Amino acid sequence: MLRATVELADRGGIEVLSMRRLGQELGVDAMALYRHVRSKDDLLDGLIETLVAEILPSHADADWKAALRGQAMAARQVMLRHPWMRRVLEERGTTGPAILGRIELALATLGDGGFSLDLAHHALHVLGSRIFGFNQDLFEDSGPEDPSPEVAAAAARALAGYPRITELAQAASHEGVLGRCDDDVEFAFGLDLVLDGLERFRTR
Amino acid sequence: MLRATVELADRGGIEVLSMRRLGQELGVDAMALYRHVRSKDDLLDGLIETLVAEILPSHADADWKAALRGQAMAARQVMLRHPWMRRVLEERGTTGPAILGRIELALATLGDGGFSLDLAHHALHVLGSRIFGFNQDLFEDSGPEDPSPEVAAAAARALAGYPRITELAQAASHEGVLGRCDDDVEFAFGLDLVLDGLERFRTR
DNA sequence: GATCTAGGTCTACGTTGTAGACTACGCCGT
DNA sequence: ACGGCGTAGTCTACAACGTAGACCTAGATC
Repeated sequence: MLRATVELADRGGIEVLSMRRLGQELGVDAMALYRHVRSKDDLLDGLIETLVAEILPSHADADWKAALRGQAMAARQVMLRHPWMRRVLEERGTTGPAILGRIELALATLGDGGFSLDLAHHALHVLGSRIFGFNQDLFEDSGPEDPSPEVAAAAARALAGYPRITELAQAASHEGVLGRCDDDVEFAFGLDLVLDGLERFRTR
Repeated sequence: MLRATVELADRGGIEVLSMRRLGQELGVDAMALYRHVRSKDDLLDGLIETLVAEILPSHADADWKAALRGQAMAARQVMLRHPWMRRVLEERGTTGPAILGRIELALATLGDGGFSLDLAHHALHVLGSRIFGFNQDLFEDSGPEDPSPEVAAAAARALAGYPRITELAQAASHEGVLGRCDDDVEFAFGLDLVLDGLERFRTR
């Protein structure tokens, strides 16, 4: 059932995930689902648990920086596979055991890496913000194909009066032809910025 | 009407903001609202516009770092006043003129500060992630009063098996008695981390 | 064979956004 | 003064939502 739910949400987005449709997907009445799940919120919590479990832990022998970097990248991979995950996470909060486990692990990594509890606390928040903050929404590319002329014209009209944004959009679209407007580079840039900053704090 | 909508959402959260209830608030039938608004999404877009306009621009004579810091702090103030704003922003995207204006301004600030277009692009994403990433949700304090014994017991039970989180929660609640678990310090910490990192990139 | 239970179905309630028809009031040019 | 018209509001209705509650059904257990 959780698997089918994830698959449905991946196909149609979170907004088509209703109990009725999910039941239909499983060839079953909507109310039958409530034999396995207390409520829809309960189902969403289950979703989060399974998705967080998809985040592979990084190798234990790495130092704190590599370990955290690996965790962040892995988390990002999962959120790319399931773009609706962030919204569900935000709506449902962060109190499940899977998430608490990851937080505990991150705190342990930081503690073993020589961070004070206070600094680890700050680091946790900054890294969480990095992972869950939304980046890729602005000017999402809507696929690899060239936009139709009228769409491009509408975009250009919308950006009239914003010269710097226009410039940036053009540059990005040029890169896009080459390397698909690589968001991973973007993500890693900010992540390393944060990690380097934390390291400098640590050795102070 | 926008004012009443903001006030209703501030009072009851975004989930009680329905067209019927808003109409009731204004002493008017729900459908009357559609004379002023194309749809509820349109209304939400209007909300974003007014709230973004609440973000006061920082003084123009400051250098890039102070200017961006001020903008980020001002944005945070608004999001603290209207906690439901982030969710609406995420659901509705970032294509309104108010937001585009802020982005344009930030890009101009960065450009005048000597950043390349590429670096400014990265900086924009990192700062956006900082501002919109959620931090304060984890262990939200539920007010200044001490929690009732059974709530505290439930929290302690939920955190059994997570020693580092427990330690952190206790430390945070101690600070909480003193200074209310100051989230502003948290926010500023990450913000300065990012700004300092950007500065180092710039002078490279 | 009687009973219990896990799973599924059907109906119904209250809520949501909103389309569409209808109504009442103020401003317009003639 | 008067017919027409736009503007604002009401009422009804529809499809979709989460889910409570009653009912059914087949297999396991005593």
